Amino acid sequence: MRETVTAKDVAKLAGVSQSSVSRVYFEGASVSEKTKKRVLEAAEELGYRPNVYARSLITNQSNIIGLVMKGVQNPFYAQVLKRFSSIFKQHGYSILFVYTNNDEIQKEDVETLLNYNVAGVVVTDATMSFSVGEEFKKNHIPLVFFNRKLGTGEFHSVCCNNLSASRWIAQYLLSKGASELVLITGDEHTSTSIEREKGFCEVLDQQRIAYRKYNSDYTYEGGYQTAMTVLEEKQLPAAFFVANDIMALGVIDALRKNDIRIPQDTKVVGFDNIEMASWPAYELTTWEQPIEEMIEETVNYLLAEIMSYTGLAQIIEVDGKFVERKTT
Amino acid sequence: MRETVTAKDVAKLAGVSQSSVSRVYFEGASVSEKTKKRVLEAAEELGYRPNVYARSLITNQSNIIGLVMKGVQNPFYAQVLKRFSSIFKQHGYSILFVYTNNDEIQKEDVETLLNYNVAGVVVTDATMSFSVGEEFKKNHIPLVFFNRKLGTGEFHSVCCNNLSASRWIAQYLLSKGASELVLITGDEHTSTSIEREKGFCEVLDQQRIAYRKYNSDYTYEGGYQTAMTVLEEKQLPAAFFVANDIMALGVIDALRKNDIRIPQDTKVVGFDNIEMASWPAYELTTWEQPIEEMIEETVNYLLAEIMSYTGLAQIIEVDGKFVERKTT
DNA sequence: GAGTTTGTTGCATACGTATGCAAATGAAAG
DNA sequence: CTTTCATTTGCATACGTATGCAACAAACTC
Repeated sequence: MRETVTAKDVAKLAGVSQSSVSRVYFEGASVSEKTKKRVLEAAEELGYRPNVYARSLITNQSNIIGLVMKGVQNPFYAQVLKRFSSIFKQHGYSILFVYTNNDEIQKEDVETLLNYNVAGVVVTDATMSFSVGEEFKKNHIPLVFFNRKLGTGEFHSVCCNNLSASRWIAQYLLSKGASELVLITGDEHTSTSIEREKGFCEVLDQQRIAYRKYNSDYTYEGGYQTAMTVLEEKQLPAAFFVANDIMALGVIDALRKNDIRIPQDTKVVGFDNIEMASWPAYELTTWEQPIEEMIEETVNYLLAEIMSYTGLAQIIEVDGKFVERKTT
Repeated sequence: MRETVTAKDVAKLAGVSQSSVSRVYFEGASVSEKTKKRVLEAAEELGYRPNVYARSLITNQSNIIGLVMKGVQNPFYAQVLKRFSSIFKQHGYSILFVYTNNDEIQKEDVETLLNYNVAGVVVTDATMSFSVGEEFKKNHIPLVFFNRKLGTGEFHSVCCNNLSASRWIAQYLLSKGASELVLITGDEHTSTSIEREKGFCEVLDQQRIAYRKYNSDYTYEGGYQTAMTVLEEKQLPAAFFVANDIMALGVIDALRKNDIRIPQDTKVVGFDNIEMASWPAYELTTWEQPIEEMIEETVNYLLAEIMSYTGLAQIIEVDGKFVERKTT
């Protein structure tokens, strides 16, 4: 029942060889305009579509980009997913979506990516063991860590400049006269959380300013609970620096629950500038990650590496900018 | 450089034929325990992985599920994406993520799905022309419209029972003494919006209760703007029924911006019960879509159809339940 | 017009796996 | 030990495409 039209069928109808049909659909092959036209007409008539599997089998390539993601729930990554899908589609690539519920990408998921011989991989919001990264290198599959880092420069990475951003935020809060500060970090294994903490603390330590640090998990609930814990202890800090926006929203809600006024009684700064940060209910001051720019960098690198693999890795850091709203 | 270990290599090392190797990896083929063990050992040693493309070429099947989605930004669909990915992975399927920015799934996207000969398709948050649906039928590819309907029963569909839910909500608001009502709908072409409107209006018409209807677009900004428009007109309604939660949050923020107290001055009811509906900042009364149940239904149907195709379509409606919070 | 170059075409083969068929093996029965 | 039957194995081929090679045609060059 499943009618399957092959290049041979098209060839017969067009009165050419199967090779010629193949060449019509193969970028850069040499075919005359005349046969090309005849082939396309015949193909149209029969409803021919080249078989992806036969093609990939012989070329040992695919038009699939693997996208590894954990926190789809975080609006930041939802937007990332949307943009990547959109752009890669424009370039003729399809998206193999790999959801990983562990921080570290699992063997099973890696196998999937290798099985489909993906043209490239974007890992956002997850990490992987060093050896797994090497596996991709061995197979000449370009890989980008988006908004994450792994190791120290062995793998390509596109990030916001978390260090300078968090330093800036520290300075900003100090300039606002905030003396006692609270820092709420995200998943402690992620490079983003580590760096945002580092930059922030560096400045405070240098100026001998007191601060308390609480470890959370980059989720709304985490932010909410952590803020509650903070409030259970004696004194209300002058300001909170929260390692991402979604947690910051949780923090705000927890503070409000306790009738603490923002920004009068305390201040809150987030990180990411997700859409919700600008909602009237929150009006969160935050650091904007330049998503478009980061995605463009990522796509350009991948496409170049797919064209001709070098394996050269680089850590690219894009600045982003501070967005002041009503929580400070 | 790209070392490619084939079944032949494994066969040689294990001292068996390539066929035997193939049979070890093929579900339900007959191999003795002895050779199976030897093959697996050899495979392990060489790092063998069956070639997906060769396999699909010959079997004319794939282990890919196409997931078509538009509104990734809506937390409801983010959760749907996460759950589907997770469950299908458990069943050995990978996800081809197809993002469509048009309401109607484009030809290009359909081609992608057909090219990869997906085992099944889930369409959420998008619609497709009738003829495209037929195309999938022709190719015996099972298809489910998730939270959407197309036509009148020609295609399988898993939804919340929008009609009875919105009727229930209308009754509820009336019982709360709300006399003048406002209905804010979503994308007017979507079955969900149409049905939620229908059920709601039916009840009101029957009881000759006045209401105004505003058309919006299922986004936060849409809800916000629409509410602003409503407020520009003379009188504040006693309650809003908003066709989904994310819009309802926009409505709430717009009302608050105008210093309107909820639920004292007016009430708001949403639909979906996304996580944010329970956030302290909103505490939105809403109708809970039984996501888990809907997903389970969808997956079961697809797996069954993949096993043995019948093409039988059914419209499955799951009830869900009312969740009363503080906006009513 | 013979020779040279450029561009196009078909033939034949290869990619790595699944599978029908026949051969071979092993177990069970007599 | 022979016969029967069930199970396992290898051989050979097919899936639909890309591509090296040789053949061919056309267009120039001298």
